[in-house]
Amino acid sequence: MSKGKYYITTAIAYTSGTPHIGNSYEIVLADSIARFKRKDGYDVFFQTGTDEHGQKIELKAQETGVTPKAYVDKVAGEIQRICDSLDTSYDKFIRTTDDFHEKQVQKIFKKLYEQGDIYKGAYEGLYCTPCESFWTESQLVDGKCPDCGREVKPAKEEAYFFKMSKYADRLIEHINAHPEFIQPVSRKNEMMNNFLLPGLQDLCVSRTSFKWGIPVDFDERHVVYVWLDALTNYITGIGYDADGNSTEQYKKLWPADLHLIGKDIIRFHTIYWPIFLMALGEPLPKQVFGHPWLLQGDGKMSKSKGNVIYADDLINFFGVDAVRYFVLHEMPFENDGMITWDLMVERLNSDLANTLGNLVNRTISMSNKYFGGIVEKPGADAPDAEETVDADLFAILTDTYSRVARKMDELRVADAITEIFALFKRSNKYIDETMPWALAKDETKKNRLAAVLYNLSNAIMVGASLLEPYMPETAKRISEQMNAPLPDFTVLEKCAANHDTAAASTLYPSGTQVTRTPEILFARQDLAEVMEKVEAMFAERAAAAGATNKNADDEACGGQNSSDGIDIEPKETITYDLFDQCQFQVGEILECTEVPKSKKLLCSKVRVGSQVRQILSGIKQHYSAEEMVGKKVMVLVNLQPREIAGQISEGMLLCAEDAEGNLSLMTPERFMPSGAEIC
RNA sequence: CGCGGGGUGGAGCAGUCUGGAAGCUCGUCGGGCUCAUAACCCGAAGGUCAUAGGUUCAAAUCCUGUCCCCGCUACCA
Repeated sequence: MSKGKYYITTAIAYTSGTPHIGNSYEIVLADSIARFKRKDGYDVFFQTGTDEHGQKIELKAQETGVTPKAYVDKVAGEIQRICDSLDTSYDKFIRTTDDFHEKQVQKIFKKLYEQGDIYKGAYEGLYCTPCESFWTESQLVDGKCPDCGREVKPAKEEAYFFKMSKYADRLIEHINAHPEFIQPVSRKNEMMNNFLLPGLQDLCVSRTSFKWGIPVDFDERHVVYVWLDALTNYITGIGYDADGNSTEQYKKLWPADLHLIGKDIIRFHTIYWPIFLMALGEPLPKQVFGHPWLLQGDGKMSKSKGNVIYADDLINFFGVDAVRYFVLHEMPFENDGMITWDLMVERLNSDLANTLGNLVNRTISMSNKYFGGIVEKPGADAPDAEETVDADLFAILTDTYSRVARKMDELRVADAITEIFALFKRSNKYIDETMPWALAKDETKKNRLAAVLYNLSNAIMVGASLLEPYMPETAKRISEQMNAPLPDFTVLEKCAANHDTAAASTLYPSGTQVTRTPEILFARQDLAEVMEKVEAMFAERAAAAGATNKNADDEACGGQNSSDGIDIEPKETITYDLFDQCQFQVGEILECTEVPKSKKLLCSKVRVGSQVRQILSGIKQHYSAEEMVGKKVMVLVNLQPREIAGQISEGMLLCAEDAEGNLSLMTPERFMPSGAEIC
């Protein structure tokens, strides 16, 4: 029996480049909600896709020497591949270059124009002629074009505008009447105070300065600009028709139950989109959730540093379910979450391997060991000595469903997962409390032992069933190893609603034979090993990026024109033997502190091979002590030790120096272990 | 005075709306156990809740000032 339809969408991804894990997070979040609702008895439709028009893409395509269409085909394919690799269960992947979408956007534009909501005006802004781009005051860098650094001047361009103010009052009313419309609620005030109450400006909805967009069919020089093109995907994707011939699917699904978007585009989804819908005479979506971001914690991401974390990398290292678990669990409801390799390994080991994997493994092993793999509920006459322990397990087992469901209703996915793991933790504790290995030594306790293992198997089944929306692959593997289908949510829901512990604690079919050869669900990983592999990967990537994209970072540091070489005073020619007397090795900075009372000196503890030595360097004005730590550097090791500023320095860190005295440490261009000889 | 969010034991977070003995996960240390993936269970150490003042019998929580960090500031997807 269906609980009704549930239409959920993600924002469509902009096809200007490959998304990193922070961008991919959203689809996983949406997928977990979609899967949960589906399993919970809703008729779910889940749409995602790509946004493929705009000047940026036109330029990117030009740079790569392909047509915009070829460019977006490639990137969209890549994005869809990533969605698939994350095991997401979307029902529709829409592209804004799809025929049906383009056609409807043209119709919508025309309809809004004809009814007077769109009018022709002029867009005024600051224009950079060489870049052919408009900029706003706030986008300028030192009053110059942020792209090329040249002067900009005020200019006008003919454009169509949408009359936002016309619907503002209605929208304010709607938002006030539906406090759940904007999630989290704290965002509501932001929208009200910043935009709605001060008065909305009209929105520019067409452009003539580039071509890669949906043409306005009654005014060929214009293309539909951005939001009217992008936002409407939510209705065109399910069969909206501006002429009133919308499909049955559309009539069933619209309005959407949830738009899941990043917090940066809340304004567009809670102001412009509802107003477009009002203008079209369509109902508004029920809820818009602006989720926080998943940020990379260890240092700034930069393509030229090659340290951007992609979904692909994480999946390669840890497997898809571990990645899903991590991003869902680590993401709080309102604040930004963080991802680092350390945290990832920690969660994998602690939650997935130790708590969950080990629980399943030890339970199955004991069933095999003590009962030849047959898990059977003992008869009613069996003595249940430790009833209180059982009752405690049964209680949590029975109502975990409702706890999870409640959190999901609030869209608190991370908390929902935590509830499930509370059940697994409780189960591990149950094993220690009941001590099956002790029961096994006493023939008279055989019934009790059977009961304990049966109860555990049951807890695992309930947990695995609840886990399925978040970690579908793992749930399936547990089901296979336990050799029984996972219970439906309808059953769990009924048990929880009636507090029927008896029913909830007998869901595992008695007499089932578990697998003889339990597979490890999640293998523990060693952080040091992972980091070594990661470093090697990044080093390789940085090298590759450096070859093609050398100046990206230098420019940011205000680096000078690199084509001017520097000449220095030549020294006398030396013999090879003399050179050979110098011993250079790769050193790793373990610690670094500032030398007190010194303007220039940093004191580093450097590991060279198995030794650690202290080296002082006059580089404080160029490197901070913290950023030194972890660097691999070039060390002259057989330099005579010397006392500097009261401290011993045993060697020298080598740097390059330019005409202005800027320094750069010499670091290996690829991964090299500490102690490697430089020759 | 543009708007908003944040600063809680070594790390990551909850708690703040609706004041009333500072909590969770990880890490560290000690103990227990041996079914299991050096795992599991128990216990302990560790925080002046950014800072200064105020309200109150009582403040992480309310009010005011200050210092840091981070978004947004309108057509950028």
